[in-house]
Amino acid sequence: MKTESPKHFTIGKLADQAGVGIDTVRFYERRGLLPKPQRTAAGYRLYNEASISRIRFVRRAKQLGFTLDEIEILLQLQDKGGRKSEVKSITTRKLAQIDAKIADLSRMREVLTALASECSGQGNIATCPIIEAIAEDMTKDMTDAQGANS
Amino acid sequence: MKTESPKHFTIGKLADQAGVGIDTVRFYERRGLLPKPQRTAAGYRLYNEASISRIRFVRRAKQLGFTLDEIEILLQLQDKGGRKSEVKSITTRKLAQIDAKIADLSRMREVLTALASECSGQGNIATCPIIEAIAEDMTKDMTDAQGANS
DNA sequence: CTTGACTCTGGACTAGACTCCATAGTTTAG
DNA sequence: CTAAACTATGGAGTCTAGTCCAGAGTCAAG
Repeated sequence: MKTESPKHFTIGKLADQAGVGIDTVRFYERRGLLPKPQRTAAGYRLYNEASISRIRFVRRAKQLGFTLDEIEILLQLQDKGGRKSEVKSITTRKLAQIDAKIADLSRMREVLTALASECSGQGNIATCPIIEAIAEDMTKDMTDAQGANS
Repeated sequence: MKTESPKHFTIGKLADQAGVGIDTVRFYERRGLLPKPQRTAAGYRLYNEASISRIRFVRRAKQLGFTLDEIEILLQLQDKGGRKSEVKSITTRKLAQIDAKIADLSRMREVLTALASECSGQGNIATCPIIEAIAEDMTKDMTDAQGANS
């Protein structure tokens, strides 16, 4: 407690402290991620330290790949004391999604790496192995990677 | 050439052959990925084999992670004979993007894996290490993974 | 001739996570 | 006191890649 912070502050400070935009704060409130804050007589929203933590929670969960819907659930579990198992199952589900995405991307990576190394990068496009490969059917073992784009 | 295919056909057949929806074909046309086709007297679009190849090209390029914007460029290069180097540079750029995404996801994966293994999945949420970790600052070496969500 | 299948158009809608806008009221520094 | 900086609201716009719709015209089979 070196810096004496005021008990409450308006939306601009909160946004700064939490590292998001003002509109994002209001958006999170509408979304139900943030509780409706107190207001001044003039209608200005008033926040406290807990609000900062909450937004930071959202930020970090986002960095871990959770969607706002999932984060909302996580926050609700935290708020009204859910079971640990619920948190864990959300986490393992997310982990599986991430693994699937990595697998998709790795397949793309393999193909693109091969193509890039085949292509000299010089001369007319007519004989470009990359274009040819996409034009022909080279999707032998990537038969269905549409998950990568959904 | 076992099956004798007619020289041209309407949009439904094209969509079937190319493995996309009718609306997608029209959407690609609006987007400029497909040239404006001939029309019958009644205004029905008429396509040929080349149209099928073109849509399949789009599909495969998408599987490799290219956006429609990028695919449009690729097709233009092919149409008006660009240089191979342009194709190659698009490809290596895409490769770099994919690598970056994989790196992001791998970082998330690491953290989530650690958290999931720390969490017993039993008992009250108050002591859940996952929630705690997100609430606290555990983003030491994931300092800025916002690229993962953009 | 009628029915069903097909196609046409323009425009609206989806998801996800914001971001921006106009207009208006409030607070603060000088 | 005034001007700058801040905040309020509701609603619209952004991006990507489609998807769906209503209302109308067309085509082939029976």
